Amino acid sequence: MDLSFMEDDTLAAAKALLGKKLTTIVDGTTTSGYITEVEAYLGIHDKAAHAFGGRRTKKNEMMFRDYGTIYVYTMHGHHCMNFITRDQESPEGVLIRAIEPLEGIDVMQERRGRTDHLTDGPGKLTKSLGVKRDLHNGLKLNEGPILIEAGRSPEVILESKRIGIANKEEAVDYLYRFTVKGNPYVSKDRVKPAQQLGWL
DNA sequence: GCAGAGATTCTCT
DNA sequence: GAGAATCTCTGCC
Repeated sequence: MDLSFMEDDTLAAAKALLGKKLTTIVDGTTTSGYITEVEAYLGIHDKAAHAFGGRRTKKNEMMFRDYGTIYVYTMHGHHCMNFITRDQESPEGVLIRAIEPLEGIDVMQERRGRTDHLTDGPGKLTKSLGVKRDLHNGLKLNEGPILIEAGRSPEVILESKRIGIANKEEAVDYLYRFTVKGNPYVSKDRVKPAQQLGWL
């Protein structure tokens, strides 16, 4: 599919990614799901982003690539997958935090070693989909084993604070986390959502 | 060369 | 709700 929707505005791209069908082909096996939860990271001006202030390291090097690049990093022994947006001057991207499983659920269960909670968290979905840093970091979407295509459309998109960045000062309040309202395949909040009551 | 942190997950209380 | 597991990279000695 055309990825140009990721070229200009990272927040818009994050919302547009909700509902997209995400497919990986690893070890000859296809696994896929619909994206239900994402977070946007706005690079240089976002204290919670790896590239805040233009910080460029071996780890976040892939954020300085063009839109459509896949950025996989490791932390606490888990992998997290991001889709890079914009251009090499703007190290921004979207963290894929959860998907609704579609194809290859039996393989996901095998990879995860359990039958529930396969893809409702960033480290969980990469494990279920077989995404690994040494295999997939720096690849481009739709040019390799990781693909996105048109999927479903969210009825309502919820905005909330991002997860796991409690010490990032003013950035903790940015509503850069987007979820499909009502979908059970989203990560469990440890922090109360900013708009929990549902008012606009 | 080593301490410490990090966009996490799981288990136990 | 707290704490451990677990891995890579940065920063500082």
